[in-house]
Amino acid sequence: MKNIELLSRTNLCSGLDKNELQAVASIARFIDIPSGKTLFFEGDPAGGFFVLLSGRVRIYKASPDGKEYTIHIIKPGQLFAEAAIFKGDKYPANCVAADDSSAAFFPKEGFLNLLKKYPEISVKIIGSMAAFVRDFTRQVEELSLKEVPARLASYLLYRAEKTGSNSIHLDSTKAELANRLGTISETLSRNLKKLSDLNIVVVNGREITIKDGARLNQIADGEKI
Amino acid sequence: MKNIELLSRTNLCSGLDKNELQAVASIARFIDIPSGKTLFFEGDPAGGFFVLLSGRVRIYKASPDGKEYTIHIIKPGQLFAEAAIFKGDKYPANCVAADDSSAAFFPKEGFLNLLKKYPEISVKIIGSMAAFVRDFTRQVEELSLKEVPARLASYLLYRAEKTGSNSIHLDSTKAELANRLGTISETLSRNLKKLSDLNIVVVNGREITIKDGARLNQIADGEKI
DNA sequence: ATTAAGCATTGACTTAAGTCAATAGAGTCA
DNA sequence: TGACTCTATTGACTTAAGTCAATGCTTAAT
Repeated sequence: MKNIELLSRTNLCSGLDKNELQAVASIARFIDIPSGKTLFFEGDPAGGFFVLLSGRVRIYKASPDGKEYTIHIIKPGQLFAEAAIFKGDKYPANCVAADDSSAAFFPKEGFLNLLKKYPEISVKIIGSMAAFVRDFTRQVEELSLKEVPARLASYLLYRAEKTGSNSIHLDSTKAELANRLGTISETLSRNLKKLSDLNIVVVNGREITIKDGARLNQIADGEKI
Repeated sequence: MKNIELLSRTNLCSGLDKNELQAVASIARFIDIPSGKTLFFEGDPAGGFFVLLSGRVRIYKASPDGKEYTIHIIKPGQLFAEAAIFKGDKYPANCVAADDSSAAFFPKEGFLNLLKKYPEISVKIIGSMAAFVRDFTRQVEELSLKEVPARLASYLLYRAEKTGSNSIHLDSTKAELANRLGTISETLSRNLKKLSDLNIVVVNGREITIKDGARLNQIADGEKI
C-alpha cells in the first residue's frame, strides 16, 4: 500500500482532507525498519517523532544490570516517541522493531512550521483524536459490563444510535464482533438467538434490526434474559 | 475547584505547563449548565467546541418522528462538539446537560489564533492524546483477555515494566483494581492468593512484588494456573 | 483498650460462558 | 452441479468466575 494511504489511516491523519494530508506527508520521511533493527537508543538526540505504518515496534528501558523493561508495544497507526518533542531533546527510551515495520518520521521543526502555517490541521488532529478517545472510553465501559447479553445489547444500541436507524449492518464476521465484545462466536450466536426468540431483534445474515429498543435497554442495564 | 485546575486535568491540557495552560485558559469561556438545560440544538451556528469540566452532558439526534437517539454521553475531561470545528459551521446534533455540569467553551477563532501563535501547544496536546490512546489500547486488549489470571498477570507486568521495578504499589483499593480488570474483589483476592501460593508474587498489603516474571508472562499468555 | 467502620479474605454454592465436536448454510470455482 | 471453503449454528459438557454470607484484619476514633 502507498505510504500516504497508510498515513491517512492513522490517528494523526484520519480527519484530514486530501490537501492537508499531502501537506503532512510532504514533511514526513518514510522509513523501513527490518525486524530486530534498533531505531534509536535512550539518550540519542531526538529530532522528531514517528507514526508507525506497519509492523510492530517495542519501546523499552534498559536498567544498569542489563535487564530490559518493555514500556510499550506500538501498533500500526500509533504515534511514538512523541514525548521527545515536548519533554526534551533526547529520546527517553530505546526502540527496536519487533517485526519488519515501516514508519513515517516527522522532524520537529518541520512539523511545528507546518502547524504554524496551517493551524486548522492541528485542530483537526486534536478533534479526531478526541473522537477516538471517546469511542475507546465507550468500548472500555462496554467490556467491563459483566455479562455478554448486556455487552451485546449495549453495542447494538450504540450502533443504532450512531446511525440513527434501528437497523445495524455488520461489516465484519460475527466472530470478529464476538471478539470485539470480549466473547466467542458460539456465545454470540446463542445470545443473538435468545434476543431473536424474544422478538427483541430480527437477525438476517449480517443485518440486525431492533424491534424492542426499550427491552434492549433493560438488558444493557443488566437485566436477565 | 478552580476552573483552571479542572482544565489542567482534561485530555486537552494534561501535558501543558503553567504558562501554556494560562494561555489556553485565557481564551476559554467558562460556563455552568444546570441539569436539563440545552446547550445547543442541531443546526445552531457552531462557533467553537467545549471541554466538559464536571457533570455529564448528552449528545443526541432527534428524528422527524420525535424520537431521540443518544450518540454520546460526555464525561468530565472530554472534548465535545469538536466536530463542529472541522466539519462545518453548524452543530450536527443536540446537546443537553444530564446533570448539573460545567464546561469550558473555546471559540474557534480564538483557538486557531492561539495555536498559530504557539504551535508547541498543539504538539503537546497531540502528544498527550497519543499517549492516552496508547494506554487505552492496552486496557482494551487487557480486558479482552478471557481469563482473570491472564488479565491480572498482564496488568502486573505492565505496571512493573512501566516503573522499571519489580514492585508495584497500588494507589487504590483492591476492589477498584478488580473493577479495572473487569472482575470483582473476591475473584481478585483468590487469584492473588494463587499467585502468592505459587511464589510467583509476594503480596504485602498494597505492595505486590514480582518474584517469577517468566512464569507471570506465561500466565499473561493464557497458561493455566 | 474497645468499638466501630471499611477493606480483604475465605467458603459454599450457582450460573454464565467457554471448549469440543458435529452439522448446517452460503458463496465460489471448476 | 458438485466439491470445496468459510462462516454460523447447535448440542453436550466442563470450568471459571460470580453471588451470598460469614469472618478476619487494620486503622482510626472515643
